[in-house]
Formats: sequence, C-alpha cells, structure tokens
Amino acid sequence: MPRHWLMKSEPDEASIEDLCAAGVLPWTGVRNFQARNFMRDDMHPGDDVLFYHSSCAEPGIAGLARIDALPVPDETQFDPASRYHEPRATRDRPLWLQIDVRFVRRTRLLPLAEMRRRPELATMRVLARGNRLSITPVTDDEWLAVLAALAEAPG
DNA sequence: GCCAACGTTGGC
DNA sequence: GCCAACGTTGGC
Repeated sequence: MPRHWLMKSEPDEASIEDLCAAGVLPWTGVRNFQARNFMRDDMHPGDDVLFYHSSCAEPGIAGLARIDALPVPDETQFDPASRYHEPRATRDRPLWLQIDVRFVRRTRLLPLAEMRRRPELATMRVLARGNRLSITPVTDDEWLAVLAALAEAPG
C-alpha cells in the first residue's frame, strides 16, 4: 500500500515543468532531520507525491509524482562548491539523503489559499501553523480529497 | 522586504 | 541538558 507525501520545491530550483522534462529528478538539498528521516524510514518506491511549489508568486500543488527508488546519500553534501555542502559529512558517514522522484502528471494549480479554504484539507500537515517541513506525510483521506479538489474547477 | 515561526548551534 | 542567539523558511 503506497503512502502519500507532499514535497515542496521552489520552482526556481525545480518546477513541475522541470520534472516533466527530466522524467526523474534526484530530490537533493534536504537539510532538515525530520524530512531526512521520512526519506530514510518511511518513503518507499511507488509512494505518491503531491508536488508543491513554494516560495513563489503562486504557491500550491502543481502536479503529481512518485517515489522512484530508495534513498541514497545526497551528493550535494560532498561538493564544496554546492550551497548544500555539508562539511561534517564523509562518504563513510553521510549525513543527508536524496531520493529519486518520477514525474506522473501536471495538474491545475491548487493554490495554498484554496487549500486553506477547503475544510476537507484542513488536517493536512503542510497547512499546520508554522510548518516548515519540505516533506510531509499525506493521509489516504487527504490524498483522495486533494485529487477530488484538483478535478474540480478552481475555487 | 517584512516578520512570525521554527530548527539548529553552541556556551555554560 | 538548558536555553539564548542565530539562521532559515516561506507566505504575504
């Protein structure tokens, strides 16, 4: 039984269009222990992903994706030139993980404001006050409610 | 650019 | 182990 997740990405770095073009992208740059632990402990190939655009003019869900592989050490932590470089990490003792995400389809944009307006989505962790996690779990009910909302006209 | 909210760091 | 300071996230 696949689990469901919401993953935030800044479209300037990796948008749903970029994922569509690439097919599969490694999800690098996660530097939060809770989010890393989701990858390490709970994410499995085949899990569903709500692809969310953050830190942009129109934040919201922009498409669907799927976890494509098991997590592996995040390559950017070893790269001194990367903004995600992690001096504490070594090849023997990596600190951060990346996971491959496969494009499924684009959707209409489900804006954050509309998500907040919909009572059936009120439990979503991404909407919780002060949430800053870039990866959050999505329940079966929430997943179905988002798909239903995406199928409706904007509003 | 502002700022609330939060996670992480590091001194003690 | 506490907690203040700091840095980051991310919507607005």
